Amino acid sequence: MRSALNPSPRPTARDAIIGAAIRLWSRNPGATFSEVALHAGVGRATLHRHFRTRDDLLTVLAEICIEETNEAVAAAIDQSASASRQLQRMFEAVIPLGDRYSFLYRAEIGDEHTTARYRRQLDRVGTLVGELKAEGGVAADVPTAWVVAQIDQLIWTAWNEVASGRVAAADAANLATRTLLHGLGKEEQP
Amino acid sequence: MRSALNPSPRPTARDAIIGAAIRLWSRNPGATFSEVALHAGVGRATLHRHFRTRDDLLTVLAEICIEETNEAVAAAIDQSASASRQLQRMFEAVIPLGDRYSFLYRAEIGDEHTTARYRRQLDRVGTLVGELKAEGGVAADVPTAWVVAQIDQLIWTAWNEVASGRVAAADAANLATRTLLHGLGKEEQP
DNA sequence: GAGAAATGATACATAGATGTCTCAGACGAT
DNA sequence: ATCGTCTGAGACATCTATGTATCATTTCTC
Repeated sequence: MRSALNPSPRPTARDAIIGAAIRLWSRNPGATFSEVALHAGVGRATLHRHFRTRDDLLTVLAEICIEETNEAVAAAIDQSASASRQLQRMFEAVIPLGDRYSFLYRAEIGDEHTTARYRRQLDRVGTLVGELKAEGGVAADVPTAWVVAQIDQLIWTAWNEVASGRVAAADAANLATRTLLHGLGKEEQP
Repeated sequence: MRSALNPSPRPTARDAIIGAAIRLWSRNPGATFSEVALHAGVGRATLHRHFRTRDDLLTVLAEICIEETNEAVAAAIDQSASASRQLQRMFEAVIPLGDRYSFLYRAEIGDEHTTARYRRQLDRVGTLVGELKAEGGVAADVPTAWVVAQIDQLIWTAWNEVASGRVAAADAANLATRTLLHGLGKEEQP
């Protein structure tokens, strides 16, 4: 029964679709709506009932990704810690999510609300970079935009290398932090 | 007249197509074949005469990109220079090309010959990384694959930031080298 | 068990891109 | 001027994904 307290009728189908879409599009971003339905074990009509268009589904996935990322970061970050420590923990929290959401990097999300949320996430990273600069972890003469772009790309690259087996998952966050703050040159690591 | 010495009959159409495709797909990677023809000032039929399928054109563009990149790097690199100097010059040579070929990062090239050439390019970067390690510019404990991935991404990110106006073109190569070798931390720059 | 809701299968309509083909005309070289 | 080549325009055939609608059946709730 559908009620105000339980607005989602049968979550299984919807969840199955979302799961299948993530798994499928991670491997093949061009996978068709029918394929998604097939892998979800659901008729194509049912898929359209839950997500009217392909863009709808994509947007929902992006929203989920943003929420999950926000939660992971919020849970990982300790406001009282140093900015560089927060950076490290952010990498630790976010890189494992690449497994599920990396395909969104390439996807084109039209929905304005969603892209705005994404921009806001980047803005928050910008704030962290500001703290890093204030703290001395990042040089003041480097454009903040550059640092933010690097962080974004490091997350993507890190996941990518982990996924292809070239870098151990456990090392990824450390490598990312090290790359950003100290570079890959030979020097004593703190 | 077509002869053995002058195998390309009327280069204008072909060149116009290539130019239009690069310009168009740089802004909109999903642009249609008809749009390419339109922007090239050429009938769609003519486009098909020069490049039978969409993939054909894409592959040719990728080949051109690889060749141009190779040439630019070859011209810029001085084998007798230090590896880190070569890295810097490679950045200087390649980042400006992003303007024209960045869309290929996202394109899916099916042609094996072309992807093999691309892999070979990355291998050459791997060799450079090896020299960097031997020279002490890059720490030996960092996976070479990670460094190569970083270099690849730095090129893309650098062009991206330049294109969006957030970073000055003149600074990009320096920033990239600095990011890779020394990180963005506050420390004396050599 | 009865009724409501959700589902699967299927058919249908459509839109868009792709690739092929033809034919008349423009252009270049000789 | 003429011949051969290249071109533009358009028609044509496909093909594929998408989105909609219908209906019998299943499944859940009460």
